[in-house]
Amino acid sequence: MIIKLDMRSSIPIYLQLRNQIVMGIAKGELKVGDYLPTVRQMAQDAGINVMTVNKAYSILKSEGFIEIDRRHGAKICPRKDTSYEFREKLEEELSLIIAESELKGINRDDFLKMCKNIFEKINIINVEGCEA
Amino acid sequence: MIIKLDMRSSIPIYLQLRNQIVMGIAKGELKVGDYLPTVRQMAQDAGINVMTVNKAYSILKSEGFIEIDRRHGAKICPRKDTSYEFREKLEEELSLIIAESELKGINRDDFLKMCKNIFEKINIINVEGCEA
DNA sequence: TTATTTGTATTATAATATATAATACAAATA
DNA sequence: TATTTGTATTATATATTATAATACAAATAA
Repeated sequence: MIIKLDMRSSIPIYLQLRNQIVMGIAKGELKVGDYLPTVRQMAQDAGINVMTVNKAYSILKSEGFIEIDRRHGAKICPRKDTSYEFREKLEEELSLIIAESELKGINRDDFLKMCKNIFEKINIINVEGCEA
Repeated sequence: MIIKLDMRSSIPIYLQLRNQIVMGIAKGELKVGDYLPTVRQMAQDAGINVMTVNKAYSILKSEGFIEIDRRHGAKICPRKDTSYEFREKLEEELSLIIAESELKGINRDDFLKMCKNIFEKINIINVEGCEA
């Protein structure tokens, strides 16, 4: 998997890395059960520090996207989250993005079409949750 | 307009303030042509520093949500943005949020329904763009 | 056993971001 | 002229981000 980092972005490197891995899982480029490169390998490939990679992996673990096993490393293992808290947080994020879009001249139908396009583009394979 | 700030949030205060003002405009609580409280007033009301408010207002200005006029203060004046850059940035943000939702078990139909609900909730009045 | 590889913890350092405070300034205006 | 506006400046403090060099426990392969 190819990781693209923008060193001049205002988004921290560890977050860019985290985001790209999440996208990779959703797209099916990273499959359930696959292993991420070791923190040292990823750090070398991406030209960043080991602890920056570790921070990204730790977040992914705490968010339930991967499981970390000593010796074998980080395994793709996305867990569903049906909690009210998750839906609430999502709704808040979505509300802001919708407000911004609306004010910039993207109406309801445009926005929904955009979402549908993204679903088509992303959702090549329906990702199964991890039960390990 | 009531501003709620969470001092323990990981989201910077100036960003929370910026976000709430954007939401306020989209909801119609802040109408085109209205004036925001002065930076000093807002700082006092919210219990934060003047320069923190100034940072939020400056960002809103650079993003085209308000216009700032000496003496009269900050006027609500949302400008449309039909540029490719805006749509591209929006699509990137949306892609991430959709990827996360998908992995957490929220499918296409759930997501679209959620969006529609938010549009209904927010869009009491269709906000006219500012041409001043 | 020994050596190696894994993620992680620790310590140090540096740069940048965030937030506050006090003061001052130019522009507009009453 | 005095006041109010956003803003610039300077200083200070804390938090975040990123790097670097080590070291460690756990697992595993030799």
